[in-house]
Amino acid sequence: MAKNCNFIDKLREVGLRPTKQRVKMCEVLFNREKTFHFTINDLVKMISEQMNQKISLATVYNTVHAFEKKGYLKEISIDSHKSYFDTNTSIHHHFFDEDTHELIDCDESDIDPVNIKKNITGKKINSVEVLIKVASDNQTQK
Amino acid sequence: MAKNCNFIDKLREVGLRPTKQRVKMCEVLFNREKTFHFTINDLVKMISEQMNQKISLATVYNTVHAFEKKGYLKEISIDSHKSYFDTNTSIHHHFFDEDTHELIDCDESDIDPVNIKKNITGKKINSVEVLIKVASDNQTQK
DNA sequence: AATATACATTATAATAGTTCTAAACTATTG
DNA sequence: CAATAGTTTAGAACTATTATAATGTATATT
Ligand SMILES: [Mn+2]
Ligand SMILES: [Mn+2]
Ligand SMILES: [Zn+2]
Ligand SMILES: [Zn+2]
Repeated sequence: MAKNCNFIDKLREVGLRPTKQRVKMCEVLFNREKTFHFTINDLVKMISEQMNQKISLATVYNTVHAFEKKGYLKEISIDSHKSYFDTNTSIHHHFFDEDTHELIDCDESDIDPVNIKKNITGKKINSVEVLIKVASDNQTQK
Repeated sequence: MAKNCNFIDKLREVGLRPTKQRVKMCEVLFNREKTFHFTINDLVKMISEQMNQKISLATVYNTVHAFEKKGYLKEISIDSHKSYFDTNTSIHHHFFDEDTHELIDCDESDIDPVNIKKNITGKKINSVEVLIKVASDNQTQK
């Protein structure tokens, strides 16, 4: 449980009060080997299970958005019918599995830098991200 | 008004009845020089203005989805808070202006082919699309 | 440690975007 | 000119998200 102290400090650093809901949320989100993608519903389920009690949906929304504003989380728009968040807040590319609706991060080394030859006058480029949609290869070839 | 006949034929070809709502929708969507991006609300407004009468929201939704299924329209996921559609149904890249929330198509020649070095086993790549987020360049440099 | 304050959580209500429903309407077929 | 199948419509229902306001908790002040 030494990890919790880290989260309390981390929360304090960015001016968020370390309530038990937020610390638990940090555990669920950040106390893991690899970054991951989730929906609000996923998250509510995970937190409720780990706390053995309900957490208010509004709190999850508010806190996710607070984390987003502080740069702890990033919103990913892949499917207009669903909102995905990402604990990997860097600019990065994704595979999207159209069968399972699963998002998979693309390593820097998996894709060559994208070369953009045009620019919009008066505008600067903030990010360049690639989305690769994949689906199962059931070609039933004769 | 010779164009309308084209739309009637076009609709028949794909098995949609050429009702006056659908023909009007075709005019608004396809009777123009360049392809464009729109939201359902944009479209309802445009159609209502051009018909000088209300069109049911349900009809616009239903017909947009019918067109989408038939491959006349493509849904674009840029902003999970809003659904954009595109009359350019090809696989293509976009600039997204974060100031105005405007989508701009990227010409094939504006960007070098994206080279993907990894693949997901058992999955084939269906599309590779790049999203370039831009914003005004007010660097107020001294 | 007790109190005051600011901030957070909660249940619930409100909103907005989208889809469903069933009745009225229209295009097509015979 | 029916009969039929498909379409439009208004409005209800549904879902995701945000707002509200009362209650609770963390922190600062004494
Ligand atoms: Mn958001
Ligand atoms: Mn859709
Ligand atoms: Zn990611
Ligand atoms: Zn486009």
